[in-house]
Amino acid sequence: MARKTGSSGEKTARDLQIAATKLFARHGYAAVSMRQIAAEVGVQAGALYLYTPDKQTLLFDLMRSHMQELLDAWEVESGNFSDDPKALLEGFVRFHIRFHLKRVDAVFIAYMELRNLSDQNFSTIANQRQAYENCLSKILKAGVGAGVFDLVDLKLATFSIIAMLTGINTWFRDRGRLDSETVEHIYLDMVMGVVGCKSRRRPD
Amino acid sequence: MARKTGSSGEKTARDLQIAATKLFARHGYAAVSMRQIAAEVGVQAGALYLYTPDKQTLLFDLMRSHMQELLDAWEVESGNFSDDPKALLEGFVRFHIRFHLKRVDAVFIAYMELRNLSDQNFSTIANQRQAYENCLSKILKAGVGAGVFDLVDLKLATFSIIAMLTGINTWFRDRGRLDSETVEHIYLDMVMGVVGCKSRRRPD
DNA sequence: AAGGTAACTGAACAAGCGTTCAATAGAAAG
DNA sequence: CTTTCTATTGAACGCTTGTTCAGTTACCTT
Repeated sequence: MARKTGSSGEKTARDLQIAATKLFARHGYAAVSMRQIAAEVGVQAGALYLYTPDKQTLLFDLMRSHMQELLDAWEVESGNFSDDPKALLEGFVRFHIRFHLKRVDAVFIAYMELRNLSDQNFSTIANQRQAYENCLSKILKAGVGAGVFDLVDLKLATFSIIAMLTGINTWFRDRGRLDSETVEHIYLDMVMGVVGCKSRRRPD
Repeated sequence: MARKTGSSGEKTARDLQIAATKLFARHGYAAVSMRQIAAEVGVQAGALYLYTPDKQTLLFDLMRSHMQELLDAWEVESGNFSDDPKALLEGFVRFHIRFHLKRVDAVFIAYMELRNLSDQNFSTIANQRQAYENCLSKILKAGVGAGVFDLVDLKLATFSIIAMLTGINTWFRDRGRLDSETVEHIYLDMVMGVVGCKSRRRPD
């Protein structure tokens, strides 16, 4: 049969992305077959090629749109803060944790499947990642300039902070020992330590 | 032909580990075939089964022996330090960086291929990883007890430090901007920040 | 009701997969 | 030189892979 009765017309394209994200995250790009993805969508394998030219492009589109959403979301969020570096850094840390905990699967893929991208696709994603790192670097640089942060090396601090924040995704579980608000609070404190922020512990 | 002329008798077993480590790290476990590994060793695919019962066990043995070497190496190294928490933490940080930069491929596999392990194999590796995390947690706990570290949450600090240190492996290159001694120095400073060490900046 | 169109199936393709094993080659032992 | 033994080959096994496509189904438009 074709086109499930009535309902929405643009469902399957999005369904494919959702199914692929789930399966790639769970088992890895190379370990998942187009037939498995098709089964998850509820369709035969051939039908997938109406929505993606091939498996590689499917992975690439997943990663690229995830990174783009991340960049766009920070673009919006960063407007909410004054240009006080400390407030900006707090905003970034909280944003990063919240955004990444909301999309565990896509984040996982974006970090683990880089080696399965073709050279050209890889460099696109690498550029997006660098753009995101630059968002943080800019904040840190401003803080150092204002004398409120104390950093030996800007680049390494950027890497460190992003690595420790993204690491949350590997252990955090909903309804675990800590809720995400508490996690934000604790990590904010540690990040302030990394950047050698003078007034580290907040007044409350 | 069989048994290449003279030379060493126990070569191929180790060669297999080396070849598999290299290829798994480069392309991922699922994306590498036994025939590719065999070609890297310089042998036909069937011959590999003289040295491993199957592909899954090959991966597992790689990961388990890597983790065991890590644990053993710290067991030895940690003897070199007094029980001053600050000295111990410095020792741990320097050890971690040095050890991990010497085995980029094995480290990469140990972090990326967990999902390709059978349930039982996974729990073995997970235990080893936890044992390593405990080494750091013990140091931090002692430091908090001695009043020299200031931490909101012990477990999260452990995760943070390990994540930021292991992150070095993703960007460090020999003959890059910084040599590994400098990297150790900078990360030590940032780690001292994370643990809220009172006398953060060292005298030199 | 008829015709058009977009969505989807199901079979097929060549290639590659992990793994097994009878046959063989080459060194060691007698 | 012959036998023994071990390491290795190379072909074969059944199965799965990504991808294509002629054919079919179900809806929309007229």
